[in-house]
Amino acid sequence: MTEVAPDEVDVLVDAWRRERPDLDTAPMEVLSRISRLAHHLDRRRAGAFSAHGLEAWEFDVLAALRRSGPPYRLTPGQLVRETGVTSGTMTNRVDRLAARRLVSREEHPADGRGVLVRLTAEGRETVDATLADLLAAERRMLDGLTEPDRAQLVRTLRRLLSR
Amino acid sequence: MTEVAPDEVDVLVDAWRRERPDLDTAPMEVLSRISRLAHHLDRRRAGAFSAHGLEAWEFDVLAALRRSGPPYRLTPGQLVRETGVTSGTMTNRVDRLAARRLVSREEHPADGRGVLVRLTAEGRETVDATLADLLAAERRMLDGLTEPDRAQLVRTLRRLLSR
DNA sequence: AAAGATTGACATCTCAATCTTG
DNA sequence: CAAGATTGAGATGTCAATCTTT
Repeated sequence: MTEVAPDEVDVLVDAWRRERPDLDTAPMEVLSRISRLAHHLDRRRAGAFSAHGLEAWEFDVLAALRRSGPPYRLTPGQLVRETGVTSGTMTNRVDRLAARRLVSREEHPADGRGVLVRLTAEGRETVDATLADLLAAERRMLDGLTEPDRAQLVRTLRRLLSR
Repeated sequence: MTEVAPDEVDVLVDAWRRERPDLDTAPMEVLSRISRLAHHLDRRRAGAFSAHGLEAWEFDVLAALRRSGPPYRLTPGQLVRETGVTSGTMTNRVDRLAARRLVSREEHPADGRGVLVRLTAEGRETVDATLADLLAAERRMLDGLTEPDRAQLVRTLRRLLSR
């Protein structure tokens, strides 16, 4: 028999099976683990970011601008769609990032209602250095997986996400 | 060739590969999907809860009490450890749940510093009905997976979570 | 002094209302 | 009037300080 180390969700599921033996807890086995892994990831991410003086929300905005490519400019609306927060939140985030000189606001050349948010040189340097550390931290979270298992995991997660 | 539907993370990873071809984005393929699935799950959960007039944070507390078994009583400290929030947050949550008569506060019989939080009959009925709906909603999120794939996914997630 | 719970200050999010321009 | 951005109100979280009891 292969020994499998129980995790926190095994404890959770056992408790529910004891108290509610009528319910099928199979979905919990998958989705509680997804949820808890996401929280663990948030903490690891926060650790990687704090080494560069960034909060997670700051990284999210800077990263969206960085991966959009030169000239590293997006409207607040595009940033809202990239990051999944509301427009009020994004106005606030851009205010604070601009105060730190990591982004700047520019008038939209073609639309008087609009604004363009641009990554500054300092913002770009910060996000580039942070991303390298973030990926290194994430790699450490995954180093218990074999490559075939990792690839299979990606396929399964993609199927869940694309519905 | 099997066609695989691309998801939102494929778009994200492609952007990074274009802008930072020097970086190995493999960790992102797993962990960005975990993170986004967790957010999708949060929205589904909120939907299942709202049908019963509950917020997610309310369910988290009631569920911890319910699965602890009769007499459905835990200290605020135990609830903090079960739910992963801070003690200040838990004081607040218990206040609001008690105002809704879903839990009640009792003096701890053996420790004058302590308090016991008890699930009321109404709280128990609410959490029992909500849990059934939650599991049904979660089952729908997973119904694209074959049983062997689901079982393999659980094994892989458990390995990631137990380190 | 340590442990358990509470309180208050502060940060950040969402939602709805508002302002400006197309 | 629709779209884009901003503002303000309210909800909920964290953190650090405090109070009570062990």
